[in-house]
Amino acid sequence: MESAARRPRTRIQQEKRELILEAALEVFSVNGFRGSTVDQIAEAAGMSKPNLLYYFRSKEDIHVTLMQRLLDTWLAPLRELDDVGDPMTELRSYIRRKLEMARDFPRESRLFANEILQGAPRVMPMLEGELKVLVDEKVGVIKGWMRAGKIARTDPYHLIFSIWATTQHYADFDVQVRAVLGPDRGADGRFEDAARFLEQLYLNGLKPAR
Amino acid sequence: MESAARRPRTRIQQEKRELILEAALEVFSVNGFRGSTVDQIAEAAGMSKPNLLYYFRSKEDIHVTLMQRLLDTWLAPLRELDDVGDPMTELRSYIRRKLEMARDFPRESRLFANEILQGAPRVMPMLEGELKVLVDEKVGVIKGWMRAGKIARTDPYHLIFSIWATTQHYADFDVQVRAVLGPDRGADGRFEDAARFLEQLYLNGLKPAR
DNA sequence: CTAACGTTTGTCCAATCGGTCAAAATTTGC
DNA sequence: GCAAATTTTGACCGATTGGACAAACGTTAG
Repeated sequence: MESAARRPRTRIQQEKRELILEAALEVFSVNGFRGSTVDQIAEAAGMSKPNLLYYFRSKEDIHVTLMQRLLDTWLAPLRELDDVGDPMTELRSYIRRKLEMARDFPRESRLFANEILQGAPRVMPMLEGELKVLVDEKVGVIKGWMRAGKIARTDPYHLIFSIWATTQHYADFDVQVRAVLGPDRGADGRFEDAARFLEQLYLNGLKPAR
Repeated sequence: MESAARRPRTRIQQEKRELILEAALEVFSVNGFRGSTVDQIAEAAGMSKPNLLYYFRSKEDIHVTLMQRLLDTWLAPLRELDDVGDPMTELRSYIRRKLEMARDFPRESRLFANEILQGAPRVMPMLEGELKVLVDEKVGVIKGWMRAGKIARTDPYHLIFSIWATTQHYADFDVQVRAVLGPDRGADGRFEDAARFLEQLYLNGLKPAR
């Protein structure tokens, strides 16, 4: 049992670790790291605390594992931003994908937001490394589009930031959005309206001058 | 001493309560409510824990007081959005003011973000009440501008959400923004670039269709 | 000066925290 | 079916948590 944490051998270990990560996502995404307790996660996973700590060495171990998995899926939409496609179509697809992620994986978005809000103590290296490299690359693509006159000239970094902000807002600030809009319009309607608005804003906002 | 918390009488109580709120803002905005300890706040305020609890009945009492004050100043820019001014000028001013608040009061922004992320357990009534009323009113103003053909027709609620998201992003996700942009450009430069980008995005994006 | 009031502190408390450990229960390989 | 390996649990640990409290200390009005 010396390596239960590093490479799950049995079927049970595989399943239970997944169960724990799912429960931890639920708890961490609401309360943050310091605000969450191992007992809460264990209860959400339907097991005792010592049993949970048999599968993960520590609370931090769970969080680190969760964050590593998260970043990959989280950056996938940006990775797909393609040089060869039509710029406006590419950007619209990117915005739509990011908005769908905010709708379908709000807990992941909130977990990430919590981590960043607290100064990114556990993912700073990934931000300065992997993330920066990816953004720099895509900024190059966008600059190419601007030079070719396909979209308006503007700051590509802040363009990406604004897309992140506007889309993730619907996951991170969901309760505020719901409070302001009222209960009339359901979740589907909210995201439809958001998609329509953002599409209009960015397509008009980035239309090349001339 | 029965009413130390409700209405400060002495000069010392006035000052010490301010000192504590300032320290609590520092601590809460980084660690969230559950992640912060009374000891941390007391130390940041330069006093002992029992002394702090002489001025505020409980940890929650501090947080509630902080949130009440926060919402007023936080909504001030939206309150200033004026019906009679030129629409584009008004919107540009609003965006600029919100961005300045993200720059000058990042701790307040993060405190608010933390609260919303955790489901707004302590400010939900204010969101559904005060905030919703204000937004509904300003949505009316914006709709008027659209009917008059002054700005493009679009969803006013999501327009406001997007302005909130894009501006507060620079406070809440500051470490991520810094990590991606690198140390080359200082804080002033970042906000200058952001202001320029957002102005372009919204002025073009909301230009009335002709 | 001094009595009354406001302020500060040291000490203490029950509850909860993350985590350990040995023993019990269960599953698995043969 | 049985022994070995894996999984689960109850009891427990020291550290930290939010908060209580009385005693000590300062301040101020008469």
